Amino acid sequence: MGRTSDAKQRLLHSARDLMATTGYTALGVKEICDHAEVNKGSFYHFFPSKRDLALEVLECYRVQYLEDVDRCLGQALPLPQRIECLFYHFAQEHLATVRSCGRVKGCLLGNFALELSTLDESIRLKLQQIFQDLAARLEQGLRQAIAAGEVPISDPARTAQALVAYLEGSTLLAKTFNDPTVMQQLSQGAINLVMGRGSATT
Amino acid sequence: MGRTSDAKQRLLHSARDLMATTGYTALGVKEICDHAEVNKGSFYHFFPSKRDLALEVLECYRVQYLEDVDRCLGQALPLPQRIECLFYHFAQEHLATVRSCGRVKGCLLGNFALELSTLDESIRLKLQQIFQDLAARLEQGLRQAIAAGEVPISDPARTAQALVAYLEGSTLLAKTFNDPTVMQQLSQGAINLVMGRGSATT
DNA sequence: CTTATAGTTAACTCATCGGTCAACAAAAGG
DNA sequence: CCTTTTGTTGACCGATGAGTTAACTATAAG
Repeated sequence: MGRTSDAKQRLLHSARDLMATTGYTALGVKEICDHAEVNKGSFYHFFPSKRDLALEVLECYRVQYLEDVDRCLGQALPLPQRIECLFYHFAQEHLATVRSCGRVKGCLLGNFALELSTLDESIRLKLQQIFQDLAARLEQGLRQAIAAGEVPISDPARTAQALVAYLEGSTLLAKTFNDPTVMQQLSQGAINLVMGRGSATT
Repeated sequence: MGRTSDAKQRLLHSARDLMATTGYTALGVKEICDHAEVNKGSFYHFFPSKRDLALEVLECYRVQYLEDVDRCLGQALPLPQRIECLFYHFAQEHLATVRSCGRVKGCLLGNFALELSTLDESIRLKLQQIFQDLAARLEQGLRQAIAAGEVPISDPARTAQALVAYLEGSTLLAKTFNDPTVMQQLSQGAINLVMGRGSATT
C-alpha cells in the first residue's frame, strides 16, 4: 500500500561505495544523498540516523563477504590453493577499484573496525560478530583439512583467527601502498600460517 | 628570542593520545586544544593546519615505534622469542590503555592507514614509508637469523612484509574485540610465519 | 632599558554537520 | 473513486567544524 521506491536500496548502495572510500565520519549524509539522488528528508524517512545506515551497510557487506569466502573455500582443491584463491579474490577486487577510482579502498570491515570500534559500541559488536563468523568458516575448513591429513594444525580455532588477522593486515598494507598486488605477494604467508608447526612455545 | 613555551609539546602529546582513540576526522581541533590547555589561536601559531599536526604526530610515533621494535628485536634470544617479545610488548601497551581508559586504541599507524590513506596522499605516503622502514628492520633481523641457520626462510623481504601485515592485523582484531590478550594469542602465528616452509607454490 | 620576537587570548568567519519538519504527491486497496 | 499509506521535497535548525584576526603580553638578547 502506498507509493513504492527503490530509494532505500540506492542509498544503501551509495553508502557502501562511499563509506569504503571516505570513511564513516568524513562522509556526510548530504554526500550520500547526492550520490544516490535522494533528498535528505527521504534519507531520514528510511534511516533513523547515519549510524543505523552504517549498521545496515555492514549487514549487506557481511552477507556478500561470507558468500565470497565460502565460494573460495568450497572448491575441490588442497587447502593451500583454496586459501590462495581467497587472497587472489580480494586482490582482484582491489584491482577493480583501482581501475574504477584509482584507489585501493580496502575492506569495509577493517576500515570500520579501526575507525569506529572506539567510537560506537554497537558497531564494534557487530564487527566483532562478523570476524567471529569469518573465523568460524575458516576453522571449519581447517578442521576438514586436518581430518584429511592435509595440514599439521593443532589448534584450528586459533589458526583461523590468525588467518583473519593476516587477511585484514594484508588488506591494510595493500591500501596503504595503494597497490593491489601486495595482496598477492602476501598470499604465501597465509599458507605458511596453516602449514607451520602447530607446536606452541607458549 | 621572545617568549618561551611548551604548548607545542603539550599539543603534540594530547593529539597523539586523542587521535589514537577518536581518529583523525572525528577529533576536533578544539578538543585537542582543551585537552592541552591551549587556545585555538595558539594552535595555529604552531601548526599551519590540523593535517600538519597529524604529520608531526606521526613522526613522533614513528621514532618511538621503531625504537621499541629495535629493543625487542635486539635481544640475545632466538628469533621466535624475539618476535614473541614484540607481540607481548604491544599486548602490554594495549593492556595499559584498557586500564587507563577502558579501550584498546590499537596502533596509530594502522588507524591512520585505514582512515586516511584514501583521503590525504601526503599522510598515505608517510605511512607507506614508515611501514617500509619497519619491514626493513624486520628483514635485517630475519637475515641474521637465516645466516645463523635459525630459520628456513627463502625470501626475507617478503616474510618481513608478511610480519608487518600480521602485526597490524592482530592489532586490528585486538581493537575490535577490545581485548589485549588477543595479541598474545596470535603471537604463535607470527612464529609460524617465520618458521614456515619458505618454498613458494607461486 | 629597549626593542624585536615569540607566544597568548578571545572573539569572529563562514561552511558544513546531523537531523527535523510540514506541506505535498503518488499509488495501492477497498 | 477515494482514502490511507508511503515516499518526496526543500526549507530550516542549532551545533560544531576548521581556520583567521588583531590586540595584547612576556621575555630573551643587545
